[in-house]
Amino acid sequence: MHDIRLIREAPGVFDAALTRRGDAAMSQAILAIDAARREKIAASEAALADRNAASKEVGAAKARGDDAEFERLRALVAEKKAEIARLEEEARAEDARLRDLMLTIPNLPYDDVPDGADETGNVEIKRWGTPRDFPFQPKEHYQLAAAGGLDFETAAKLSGARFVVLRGAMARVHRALAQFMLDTHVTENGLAETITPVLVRDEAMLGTGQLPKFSEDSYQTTNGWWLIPTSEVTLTNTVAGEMLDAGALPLRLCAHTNCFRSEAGSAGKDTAGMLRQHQFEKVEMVTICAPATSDDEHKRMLGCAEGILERLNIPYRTVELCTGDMGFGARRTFDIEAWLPGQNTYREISSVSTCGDFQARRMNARVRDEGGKPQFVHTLNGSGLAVGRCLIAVLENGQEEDGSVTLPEVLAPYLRGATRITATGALE
RNA sequence: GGAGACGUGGCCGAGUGGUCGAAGGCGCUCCCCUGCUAAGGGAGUAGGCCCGGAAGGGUCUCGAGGGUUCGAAUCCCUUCGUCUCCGCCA
Repeated sequence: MHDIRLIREAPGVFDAALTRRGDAAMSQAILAIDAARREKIAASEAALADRNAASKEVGAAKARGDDAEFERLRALVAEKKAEIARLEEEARAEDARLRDLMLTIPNLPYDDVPDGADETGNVEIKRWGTPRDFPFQPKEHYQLAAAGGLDFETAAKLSGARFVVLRGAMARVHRALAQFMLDTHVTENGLAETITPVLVRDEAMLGTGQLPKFSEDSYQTTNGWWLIPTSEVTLTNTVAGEMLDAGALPLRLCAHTNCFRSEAGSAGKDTAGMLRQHQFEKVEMVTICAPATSDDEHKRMLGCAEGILERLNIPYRTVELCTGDMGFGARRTFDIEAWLPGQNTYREISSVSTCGDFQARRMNARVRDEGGKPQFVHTLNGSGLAVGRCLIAVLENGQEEDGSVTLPEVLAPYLRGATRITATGALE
């Protein structure tokens, strides 16, 4: 959510930033409601002030036994009542209108975010590792003999399309990856390990921006809970409504959870394999910090995510998303794309965003500055990493011509020393 | 699922119809005293919104919404949340 005062002060700047995202200018519509709202508030508060003053005199009149004056003022106050109720209702209605509109407006990109309409405008800022030179045609993950434990047919029987059952080595390596990521973040990157609910209330989804605009993207239980599409929702909302102690910041959290997404609108996209699922595991990082430190924290978080791929020895590139490709709540986003030789391309495996105070305003999460004044915190989130996609990357990059897979060394401790998956799907 | 209790400022916690945005304590800020690994004294200290250049003024907020009343943190209703006991249960 945006600070209405900034829009009032510089509507042109606001609109220009929205336009850079590919969104329509909004300031006129916003300011029209804002003007109406302020007018109604002024009117209703003036009426209230009148009533309050009269009410005070009523007591005084009664106290000194002036019955005539008492009755006159009483009548006056009673008379005002209906008018006040009407004015207050009008003010409330305008206020709600403004809020409802504001909740649907995306965050603004920072000035130096590259311009662009879609993903083709993203800017590669880093490339790490050298893709292997395969002496054979590399396959996609679901075509590998070693990946026989990826069972899409059974999953379809249980749940339908975009689900997978993992068996044997696939399940084991998947688990090892998640453990490796968590251990690295907790012991080397200093993030606080957290286990959160995956079912949340409306307010949580509203706080991070999934609601009210993107309800179609998530699932909801019959009693109203939402299944989180990412633990960004739970981790970030842990500070909702809080007045945080400046000394406690930055708060650097991570969690490994299942994530649930309807994938509405992505029909036909990435249908083969386990790249895009309705349910998947992700290790998420979230940082809550003072405004002044969010840029540094953003770089730090990006490094934490990149470090996972580096330790796994998976080539990747990092791109800065252009204005037109950024998510709803982000002011700047870096995507990390892992090299997938089977697809002969880089595919997103992590997205690391800083949201400025956008989510904090929605959540009302604050910290006191040096002057003792409350200010909204900054929030950041990033995948570190998507576990299923990481399994894909490990499989494709480690594949051998005979259908076996050579595993990253760092996983060995999590696999009782195993370093490869055989073509028959055994760990050894 | 059954029964009950509770929801007050950054935190704890008083407050059962007017003098309450709210005692007291903690924390924090400033000042004084003392001089030694501590303490004592004094002052200040909620947030949002509206008007205003500012100073300042107005208004709202004691979980939320509604009601009673001239007037509500205090009474009534609804609702959300938390906790306790019982039941069930991984």
